[in-house]
Amino acid sequence: MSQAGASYHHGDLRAACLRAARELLEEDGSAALSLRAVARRAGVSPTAPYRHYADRDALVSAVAAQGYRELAVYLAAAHPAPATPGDLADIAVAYVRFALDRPALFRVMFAEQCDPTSEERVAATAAIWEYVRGIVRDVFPDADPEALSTTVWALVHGLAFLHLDGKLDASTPEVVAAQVHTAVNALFAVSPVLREVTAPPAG
Amino acid sequence: MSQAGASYHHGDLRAACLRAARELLEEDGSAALSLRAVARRAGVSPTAPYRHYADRDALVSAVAAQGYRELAVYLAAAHPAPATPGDLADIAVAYVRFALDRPALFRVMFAEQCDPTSEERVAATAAIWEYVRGIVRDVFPDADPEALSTTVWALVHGLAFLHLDGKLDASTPEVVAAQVHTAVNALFAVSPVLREVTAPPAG
DNA sequence: CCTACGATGTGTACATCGCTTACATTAGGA
DNA sequence: TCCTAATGTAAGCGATGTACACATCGTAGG
Repeated sequence: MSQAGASYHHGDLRAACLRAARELLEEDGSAALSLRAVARRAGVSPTAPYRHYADRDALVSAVAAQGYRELAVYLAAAHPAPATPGDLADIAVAYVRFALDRPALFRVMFAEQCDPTSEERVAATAAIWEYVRGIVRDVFPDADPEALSTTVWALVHGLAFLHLDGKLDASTPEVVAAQVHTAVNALFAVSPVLREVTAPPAG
Repeated sequence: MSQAGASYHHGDLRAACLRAARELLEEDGSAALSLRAVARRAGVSPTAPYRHYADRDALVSAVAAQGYRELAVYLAAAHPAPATPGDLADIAVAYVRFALDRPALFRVMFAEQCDPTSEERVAATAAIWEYVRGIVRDVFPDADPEALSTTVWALVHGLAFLHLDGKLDASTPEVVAAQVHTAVNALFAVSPVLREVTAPPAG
């Protein structure tokens, strides 16, 4: 593409760095995202990216922000207008699938220790938060949206991470989907049991 | 301590490395855990730790395993014999508090990408898993222990991570505790609402 | 036309890192 | 007492993040 011209200047190195970073993450997710590797991939000198990103953190934050946006459309694609708990469960499955399909990207988004005040990041995560809250409000109009949104997001996020870390069985997508469904359904099913529990003295 | 002797051999460098690593994590959690820094802290040459840890991963895994064990006693201390959902919520709060008190250690335990087949790690996480399942079985004798354990652990784990990443308000311990309580209670409170939901066609 | 300038990429350099290989020191059993 | 294995040291390789000076290029003003 930009190889034919092969001019001194790249044209759009900023975007090229992002693309290169994503490619590297997908090719070898276990390797740390290195600024030099990104530069190599973009066919540019090791320090060129510094013209567009203040430091490695800035690049990582940009990648993460892009990941958030992709996650949003991914979830929206899973169900355009969720209205029932079952729809919500489908979206939960999509969330976990997203994490397992792009483990490296997901780790960059949530596990990487980086500037939490990055404007792009804050905006992107706020968007996800709003999205979740909107769904919860639609599905459970009578519940406290704040509390339930937090609960749902945390549950799904925790499932994603435990799967990612191999703490749960993630052998096949079907197994994972079933597990997520079960967990989310369990969230909606324990309450009746509660009535039976009369705090039996343990010990 | 071992400075007075100052002999060529350290005595117990293995343990000293672990201790040094923990100190470094607590002093500057944002910095990556470096093997050389650990060696410096232990007052030893940069390559000495390699006699006791095959590579950086092994050190990290050892630190993580120690963290798992500490988490277990921390949770047990929060409530020795949990029997009610309220007790379980207290333990959930303790879990999140543990994460926020030792953010760097918690990240090493769960966010760091390292050998998931480390024997020590596997054993330690299995122990936590058993612990959670035991509590769930005691508190909800009639529920499916597998599913509900997964749900509870994922919920609490997700809460911890979202707090750690600044995605939720973690300004004061009280706020966090209240939020965790609310979320966990929400887990037990949505079911009645469910009966009202009859899948209204969203449009 | 051409020239100076700002934006962008290059080259060099330095400190740090993980890790390997070869060597030094010491403790403890034969 | 001496030998051996365990343990720590020294030196070095390749890679990384980042700072600095320099090269190149599109472009606006003369």
